[in-house]
Amino acid sequence: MNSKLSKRTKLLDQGVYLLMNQGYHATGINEIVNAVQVPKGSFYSYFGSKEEFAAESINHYIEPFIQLLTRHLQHSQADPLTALKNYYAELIVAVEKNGYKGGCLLGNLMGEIGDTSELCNQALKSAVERYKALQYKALLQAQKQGTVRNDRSAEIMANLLVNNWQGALLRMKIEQSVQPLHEFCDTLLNDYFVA
Amino acid sequence: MNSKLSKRTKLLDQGVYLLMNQGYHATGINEIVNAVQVPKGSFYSYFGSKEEFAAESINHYIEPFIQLLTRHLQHSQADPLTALKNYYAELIVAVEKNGYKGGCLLGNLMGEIGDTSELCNQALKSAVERYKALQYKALLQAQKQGTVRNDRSAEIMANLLVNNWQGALLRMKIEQSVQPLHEFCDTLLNDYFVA
DNA sequence: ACAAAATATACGACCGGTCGTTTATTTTGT
DNA sequence: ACAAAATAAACGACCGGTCGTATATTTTGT
Repeated sequence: MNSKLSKRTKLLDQGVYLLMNQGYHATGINEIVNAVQVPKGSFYSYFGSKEEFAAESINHYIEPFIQLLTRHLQHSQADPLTALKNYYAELIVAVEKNGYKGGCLLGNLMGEIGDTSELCNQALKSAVERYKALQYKALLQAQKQGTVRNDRSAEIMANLLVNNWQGALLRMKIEQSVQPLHEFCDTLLNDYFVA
Repeated sequence: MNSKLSKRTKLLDQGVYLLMNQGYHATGINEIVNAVQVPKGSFYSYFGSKEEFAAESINHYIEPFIQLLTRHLQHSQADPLTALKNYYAELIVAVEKNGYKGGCLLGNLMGEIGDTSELCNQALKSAVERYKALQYKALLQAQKQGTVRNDRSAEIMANLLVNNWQGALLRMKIEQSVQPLHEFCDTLLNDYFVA
């Protein structure tokens, strides 16, 4: 039966949702297991601790984003820069539907426990690195195509993308507006990066 | 006697320190009052609640930064752009001494409780706005002097500064390195902004 | 001026509740 | 019947916040 594995996945899904919207310390195991109708005792058969669970949630969270971005980059007939624009446009629409809630699990947990939980620190570093590497490759490819400027390294621009997006999400969160996210696109993807 | 007021200030000092390094939900009232040798009961004569205390801590936190930046902008004989560079260079040195710990209280609390605590949301918005306005004015002035490019609005560049700095601090936190902060200076202040 | 009464402040034990985790029991599969 | 997995109950610790009391200060009466 897949109910065991699916319960594990449900826990992670709910964990991602709650951890993103409430943070690590404000989210209790009870809240998670109650939401997905799993006995509290079972939680500790799936995960060794709350900290391990959070680290796994981080990986569980980033996967869909990596796949979505990969899809945009591969299955699109557009150049990589346009693919990046489309990807971020899709993200903004999604976040807008969500009522500007939560932001990014990676950013939130980086700020809250990024330097206090070794396990989560590792998971965060790995997730950010994978996510960044994907955008780095896209920028590098776009540079070769001539759609992105060549006089700045793709590495630096990838960092700009990642860091600015995180900052823009924080601004969105307190201002309850997607305006910072649109400005992010206009300033970087539609201006600074263009060849 | 100023012992009453100084105790209040000590509580806020300690609050800033603990809230920045551990976050809101991981920091208890007991931890704060024990650290500054103030009875727990007294805490609630100074502050109405933990939430109010955090909101006051936010204002208490940002003030020195605003004053330091103002000093750099006013008492410096350098142009505003150079003043900004000097200011951020000083910040980086300070953060390096601290062992990359904590990051920025504003950024951390924006991520953790920026959309769940109304009181803190207000305090965060106000603090960020004041801080941003200062840099906006500096950029505007630098534009008039011709040291900063005129074909991009100072508003957008100020947002870039604020947002990118927050993102860079998150990266610093998980990578335990000031490299993202230096890259921030090189990319924006020493490149994108220059006329 | 001074003792007594009234008021304000300081304080820590304590509240109900929740935390993350462990353990003992029940249920399940064979 | 029995080992293994699932689960409910219980654990001590700690949470934010309160409240009765002890101490200090001020006001009053003479």
